[in-house]
Amino acid sequence: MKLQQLKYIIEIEKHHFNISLAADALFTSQPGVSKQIKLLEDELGCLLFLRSGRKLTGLTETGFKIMCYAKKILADVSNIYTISEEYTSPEKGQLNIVTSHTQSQYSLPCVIKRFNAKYPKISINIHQGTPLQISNTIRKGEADLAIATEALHLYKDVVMLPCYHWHRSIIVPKTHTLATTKTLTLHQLSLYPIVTYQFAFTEGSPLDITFSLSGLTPNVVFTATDADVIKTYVKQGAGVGLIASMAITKKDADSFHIIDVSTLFKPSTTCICIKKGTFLRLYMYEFIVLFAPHLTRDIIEKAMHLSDEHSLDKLFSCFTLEVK
Amino acid sequence: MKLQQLKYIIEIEKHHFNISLAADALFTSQPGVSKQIKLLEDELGCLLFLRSGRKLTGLTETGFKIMCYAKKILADVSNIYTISEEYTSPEKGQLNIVTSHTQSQYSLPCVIKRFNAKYPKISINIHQGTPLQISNTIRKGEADLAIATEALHLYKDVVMLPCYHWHRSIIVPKTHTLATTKTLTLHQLSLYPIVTYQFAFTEGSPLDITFSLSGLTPNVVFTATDADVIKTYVKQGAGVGLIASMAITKKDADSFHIIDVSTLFKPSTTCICIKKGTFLRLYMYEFIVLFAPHLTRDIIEKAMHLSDEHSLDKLFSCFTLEVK
DNA sequence: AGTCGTTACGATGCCCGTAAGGATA
DNA sequence: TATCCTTACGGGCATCGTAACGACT
Repeated sequence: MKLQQLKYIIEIEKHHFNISLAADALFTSQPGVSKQIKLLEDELGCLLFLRSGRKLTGLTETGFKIMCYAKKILADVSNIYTISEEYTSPEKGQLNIVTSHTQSQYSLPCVIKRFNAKYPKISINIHQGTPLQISNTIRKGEADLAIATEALHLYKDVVMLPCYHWHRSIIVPKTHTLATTKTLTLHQLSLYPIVTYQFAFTEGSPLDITFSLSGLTPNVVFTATDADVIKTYVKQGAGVGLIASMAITKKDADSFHIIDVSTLFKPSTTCICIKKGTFLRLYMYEFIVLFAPHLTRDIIEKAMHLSDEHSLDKLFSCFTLEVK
Repeated sequence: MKLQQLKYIIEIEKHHFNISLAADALFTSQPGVSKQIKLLEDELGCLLFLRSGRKLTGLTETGFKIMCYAKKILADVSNIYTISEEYTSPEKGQLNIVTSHTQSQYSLPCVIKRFNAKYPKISINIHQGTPLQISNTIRKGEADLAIATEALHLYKDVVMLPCYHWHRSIIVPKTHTLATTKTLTLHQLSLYPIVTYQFAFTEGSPLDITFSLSGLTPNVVFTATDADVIKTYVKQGAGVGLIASMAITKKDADSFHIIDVSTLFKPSTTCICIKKGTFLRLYMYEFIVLFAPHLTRDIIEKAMHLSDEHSLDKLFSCFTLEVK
């Protein structure tokens, strides 16, 4: 067995079992890839791929299990390279973050500024994505850390480190009928068309639960991944905007009437998510502690070794998180 | 990086940084090994081994971290081979068990008989060892499972699956002054020389704690790993024997006076220990369930994914273990 | 006919083992 | 002087890429 063969089978799976595409992605010839997977199958004495005729169509049961370990192995190989980079050039490196628009626009900039001052040679890449994209990216090891609010609890191979709580606000144009209101009930809110984030009202989400517990149905007319887009539509009179309070700038106070609804909805918690078993470089720990001061290296390392939510909750029970 | 290079560095560490010995163990030439580790160090751009002159003397800090991942990688490689064997020849294979003398002599034989009837083609290897040897063997992945009573709680990379509780008995020659006694106090026991298992009274052990809580000091004159040896010495009048009740055969009732001391000492728990992340073959699950009927595949898989003792305790809280 | 995978073949390059050299105790 | 690691060199083998072939859509 060779590491290269494991790389090959992973790439083949990634390209939906098209060997030619996989070979291209691996910058090698297609017959070479074919031959190597054949050699691997011969050595192991079993087929890894299902075939119809000559084409590969999927993984066998054995192939699936082996693929899981192959991914683990390559992740660890990549960890070894990371360790050596940490040693050879501690100041250089990359920091790949995948997160939502709100984070990258409103909460990350000042952290990145401070981080950049300390580590000017680290190149920072920020990828934006939907919750689903975020979770996939982090699970594939394509980003070092994710900053997300929900939806990653499900996976055992990802740790969630709670960073801070945040509340929501309603924004309406200054000319809106609600423009004089200071407080709002859930019932009142349900009477207006709502413009908010994508996925904010997916089944089982905190907002969805709050509404259904009171027997009300929100009237969501438009969703975006982007608070700025929501603001634009609200300005045009598309509906009342329901966004994170931290996405409201000083300038927005001129354009909108803002109603704090932190009493209506439970606060959400923003978390840093890391794939378990990943070797983190010193500067990554530094970045995290800049983002959330209570997440010291010690705490992070402890959290990464825990398995269930219960132990995590216990670990973080002694912290009072900042509210934004 | 190649898998072979990782094998080489692991073997070098295993042989106390003697490249020549490592090369012998790997059935290859010494210069070949030298060259490969040099290539690896060049590729990673950092030294893995400390050197004094030309000799290797130890691991660098980086080397140590990399070694950890190298071991993980090779363990997963070996898991892949195991998976393919499971597919190609489900009934063939090996079952390597490392355990204490008491288990292998008194509790395993009947399980192995039943197992062998079901899987005649699996060759079973039983290694005996001291608690320390047992834990090392399982952590190095040199055995599939360990059956042990204590001392493996410490390691995060090993799961402990509780199997049954067991009690202790005192044995004395029929001519002994205690030969007419049916019950015994801790104080009485402390007045006699004791012959028992090695490590039974190491600091922090259940027996040690029981004695020190009552302010008494046991007088241990002789220890063995082996209940049979203990019996021999007790027969010769060396002292009173303190052994597991399950190590007492019908025949022993003729030679010894037996006093049950289950009221004096808390019962101990025998556990099956498995290295986390190991792929277990079907027959291994079968063996375990024969040994402890409550340890079904489902339960074992759950336990192997848990990290802390607390969650494990919770998982097993619904079972009432057999007492032997 | 076009896409995709297999087989065949020649060249490159890597790895291994032997042999010789140097350092250290 | 014995042990142990490094360097040097030649042979063998695995891998790679090109090219031609076969199967399926």
